[in-house]
Amino acid sequence: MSRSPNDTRRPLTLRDVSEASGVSEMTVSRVLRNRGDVSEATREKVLEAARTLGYVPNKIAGALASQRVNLVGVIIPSLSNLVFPEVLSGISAVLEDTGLQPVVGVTDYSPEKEERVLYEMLSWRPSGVIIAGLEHSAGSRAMLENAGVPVVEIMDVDGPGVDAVVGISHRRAGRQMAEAIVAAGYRKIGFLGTKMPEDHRARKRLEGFNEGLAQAGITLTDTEFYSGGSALLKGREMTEAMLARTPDIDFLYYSNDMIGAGGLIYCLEKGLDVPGQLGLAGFNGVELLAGLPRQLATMDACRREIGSKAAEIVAARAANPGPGGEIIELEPVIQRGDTIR
Amino acid sequence: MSRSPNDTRRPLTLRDVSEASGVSEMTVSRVLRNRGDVSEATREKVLEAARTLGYVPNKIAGALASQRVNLVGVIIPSLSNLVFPEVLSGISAVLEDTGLQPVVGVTDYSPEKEERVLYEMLSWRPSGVIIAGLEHSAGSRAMLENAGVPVVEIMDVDGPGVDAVVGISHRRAGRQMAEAIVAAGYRKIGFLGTKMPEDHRARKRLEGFNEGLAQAGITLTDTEFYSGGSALLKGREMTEAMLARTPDIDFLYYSNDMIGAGGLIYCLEKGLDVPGQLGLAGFNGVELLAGLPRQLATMDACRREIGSKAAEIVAARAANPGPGGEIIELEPVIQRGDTIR
DNA sequence: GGGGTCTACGTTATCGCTAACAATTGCGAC
DNA sequence: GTCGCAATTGTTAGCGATAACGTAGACCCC
Repeated sequence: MSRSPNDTRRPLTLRDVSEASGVSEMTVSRVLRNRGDVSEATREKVLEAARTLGYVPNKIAGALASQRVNLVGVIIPSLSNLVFPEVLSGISAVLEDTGLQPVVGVTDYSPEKEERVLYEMLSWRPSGVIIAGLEHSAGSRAMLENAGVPVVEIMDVDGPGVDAVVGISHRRAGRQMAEAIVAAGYRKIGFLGTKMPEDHRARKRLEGFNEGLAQAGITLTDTEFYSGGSALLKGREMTEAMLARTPDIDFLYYSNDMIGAGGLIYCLEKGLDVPGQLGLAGFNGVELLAGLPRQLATMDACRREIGSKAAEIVAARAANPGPGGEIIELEPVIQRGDTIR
Repeated sequence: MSRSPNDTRRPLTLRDVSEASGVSEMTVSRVLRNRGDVSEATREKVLEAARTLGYVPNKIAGALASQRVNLVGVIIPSLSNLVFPEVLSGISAVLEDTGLQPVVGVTDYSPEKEERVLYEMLSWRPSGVIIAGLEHSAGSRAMLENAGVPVVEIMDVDGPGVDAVVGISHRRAGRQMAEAIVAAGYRKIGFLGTKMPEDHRARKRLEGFNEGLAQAGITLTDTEFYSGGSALLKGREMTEAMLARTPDIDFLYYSNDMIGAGGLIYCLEKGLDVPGQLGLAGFNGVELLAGLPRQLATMDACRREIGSKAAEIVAARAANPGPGGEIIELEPVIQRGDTIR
């Protein structure tokens, strides 16, 4: 493992292994990649030599020579949102046994940063790119189109994609929630969300929600936005603020479960009648929140499934290039929980 | 941006840009890397050509030629733990303006997977490795020792490291919490944690906790372990179980804030007297939980700072190689919150 | 024994870029 | 004019691996 003899700290190469085992570099390469015909005897010999030297192949050289890179770029807005690690785990699980490896880039919801991250990723010539959202800067879009590798845009299907698309319709999700709320008899409805112009999915949900309400002749009674800080705390604060400002409100729709949970905790603490007097709903179906005294109504966003489907597309096309352009729309399901009557 | 003329879908190379702009490949390379003297005129010409072609440099070739890779491998046990994304964000923030880029690998707390991930990372010849924990398989340790790049082991300082180490003493953190609890007059103390033999930091905290209790002549009254599932829910269930089994218990020490929060919510719901009859404490200081009706006592694990310090070490040594072996122990602080009397 | 067919391994020529050095140019000084 | 020097641009030779093809035996057959 270590390398006591002649340790000049020169990085090990295939040649070192080849000399140590008395065969050509090519044969070593073949052994290390399990490719081509090698006799069992030399195979052993080579592996032994590689192991005692502690040789680690140089993928940079390998990738350049073979014009193949086993990396898949995954570009997401954030890691602290909880949603994205889940998508990632779906991706990893599928790629695990394909020889491909995800490499994550984070954009912080900034189109400029997305463009930089994408450029950086593409400069490693990955086998595919999985990127969150359909909205990209002109530069990013051009890069994706010209990348010459499978591109899967995930999370959202409301709009045209560059290549393949896997996600849910956030617009429809918003509409359905609105319909459920109206059907339950709530009429004075407030919306609480993030102040993030670049979170297009949240925006589309709100648009859909408004459409849904409009069909019943209802418009939002009140809205409240936040940015930054602990989501749970913000949810509590915004809820307090809205209830103070608009006491006769009877439903609060939160743009995500985390602020919804903050609101729920606040309402329970104040002894409000949930869901009788006041209904609540969030979005995402984060498993984390099982364990609250009451289950928040929410809508599963199919996060893991989005990840795995996207990874499957990339893996399939890395194996044998096809036409591409797949569009997969998943169906989120309302989980009514205990906060809609 | 796009490439209408002669679009044979052959990947673009430096040569294409060089031909398009009428200079040598070397000059193009210089322009694209902002290196060496290039006249303003040619610089413009080259950039223009690169832009219209939509050229993206091939870092694989570049890295091979220059023997330099701007990647830093970051190996962590999990992304869903919330702690690790925070560490990551500390790392990213620092690397942001060094030209280095983090690449994340996840081990799921498995030493075998850690070894595979590490091997994979090292095969890309990164400029440095940041890896969680001090406990590694023999193979992993050997690879780290022979990697020939800066290695920073993070999170934990209780034990010998391969090279640099940045973290806190979990043993000491456990002891301090025990002392605080004893000082507050609690005597019948229970521990609730994860059943993860490979989570060495949790193990060390418990050991330290026991030491701290032992100094006051106390031993744990009851313990409860879980694995898998929603942490909040598990915290609630474990708390319920322990209170049923050992009704006279007066303090619950949780191995992380998430299950602690679950326990806290349960206790509040049951109307227990917290912190009078029953004290609670967790570990980590996750900001996420601000917003609970009462603040759980906890201990900040300096996650962001660990990340940024580690990144600084790597960046510094990537810039000019030094001896290495730095050991940085950070000081976690008890946040008493509202659940210790 | 010449010719076919395997099997196991070696040779050669890239892959796309950059380090190091070489060459050219322009320009003022002498 | 030509010498010297700085500023700019070009040439050559790898980086460490792999693809594609080449070759030496072994073995078999007629």
